[in-house]
Amino acid sequence: MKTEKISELTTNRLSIYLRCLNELEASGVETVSSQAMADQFNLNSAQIRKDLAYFGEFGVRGVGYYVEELRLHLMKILGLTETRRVAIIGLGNLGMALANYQGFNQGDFEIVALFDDDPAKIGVRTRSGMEIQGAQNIGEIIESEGIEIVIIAVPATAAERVLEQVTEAGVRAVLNFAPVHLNPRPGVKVKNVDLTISLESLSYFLANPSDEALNVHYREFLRQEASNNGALG
Amino acid sequence: MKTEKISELTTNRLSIYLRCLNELEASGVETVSSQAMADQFNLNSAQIRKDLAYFGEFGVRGVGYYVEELRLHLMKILGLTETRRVAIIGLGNLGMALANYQGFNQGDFEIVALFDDDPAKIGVRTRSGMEIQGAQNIGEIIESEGIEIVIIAVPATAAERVLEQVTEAGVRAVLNFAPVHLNPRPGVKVKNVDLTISLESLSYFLANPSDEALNVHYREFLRQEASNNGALG
DNA sequence: AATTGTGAATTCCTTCACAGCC
DNA sequence: GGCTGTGAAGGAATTCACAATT
Repeated sequence: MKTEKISELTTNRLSIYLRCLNELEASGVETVSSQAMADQFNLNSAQIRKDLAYFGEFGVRGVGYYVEELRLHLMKILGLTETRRVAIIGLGNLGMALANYQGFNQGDFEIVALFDDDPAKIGVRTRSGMEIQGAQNIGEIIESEGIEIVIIAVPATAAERVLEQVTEAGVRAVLNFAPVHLNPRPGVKVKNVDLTISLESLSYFLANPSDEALNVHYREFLRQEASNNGALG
Repeated sequence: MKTEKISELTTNRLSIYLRCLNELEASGVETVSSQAMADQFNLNSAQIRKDLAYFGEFGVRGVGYYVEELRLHLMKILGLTETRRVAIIGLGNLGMALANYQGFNQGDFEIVALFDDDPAKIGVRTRSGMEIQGAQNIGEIIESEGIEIVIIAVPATAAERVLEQVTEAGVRAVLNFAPVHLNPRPGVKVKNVDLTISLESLSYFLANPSDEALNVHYREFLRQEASNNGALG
């Protein structure tokens, strides 16, 4: 167990390990070695061991890791022991889709509020019956609903203002879909999902077939996950 | 101009530079130095210069870069001189949203076909009037429509099979929203958008406030973009 | 015998700093 | 004088390889 600063590349991989362990547990596997996991899921065994070792000594030499136990450790480390309450701001196509997205609404994240400043949208309900509220109440509802994560799905020009507003209300974690860089205050984490960059990256690949950027494994994947925070947009 | 292999971190940054240049051009700026761009958009000037230098000598010493000219160079490098034709497979909430998403339908990427294997969805039209087609025709329509990029928005369990199918039809670039790792054949590029990892990363941050993972700049952001390819899921 | 946890080696990426050019 | 392009330095992440442990 170290005290070093832990890279976001490492914590992103924890999510992947958790997903692997969920699969293994569903298959009835009780223990797994880092090598077996690496083989099955295209990972590097030393990296798995090193990543886990930042947080404790979870393995047993000669045996491997107990699947159920490690799974619970990872849930704990990732803060997934209680459901996180989420709000979506901006109910255009993307925001609406996210509001209905099953991946969110079953499990560790629960969408509990929807906001938009378009009067035509206020009062509209999603398929699941949740009502879109006006933007003027964001602050108080975030506090009263105990919202910890905000998803920004507004146009690029409005994103910075929305970040300001939710930061003011005490939100410290933001998932930003607007294709723009946001400068969060210290202590606030913004994670970006930038579809433009993803698509242009594919376009680059098509335009430059000689760059055999194929079969990239976790490295490349997680780098992008990690950089979806950072900076500009 | 080098012949080195170019990292995906570099090409992802090209997208960001392009976005900056679009803004600068819209503001009427005609030339810009790497330092000025770095200051304005939270970048590192040496990195901008180095990234650009992989592709040519676009700058003028003592002056900087001509905004319009560099913009065109980047469009060319990123393969954005012609509209890329895109299909979406899987018209659940997410797929439907992407089908209606304005960011795609104006500009460099055009959605030209929608597929789903749910009989209840076949024949349904999006807001813009595009009709969802059955999955059995994917191969021939991909070829006849000249589709170069496929967006996978099916459940995790179906994603690998869909990848196989579109690869067979000649598609070499895939944007995968299913939370699962896909193993593309050599020469095929898969870019992942994994909302689970993004959200769990925010949850980790909330659970571990001491890790001041704040104010990460391009490094972190682009790593995640880069890693959205790689491996498992 | 098998597998972890980890220092050392390696590879990859970023930043510095300056020669070269406009 | 100002700025690019780039070699060299520095820093970070990954992988190797093995001592420690069950």
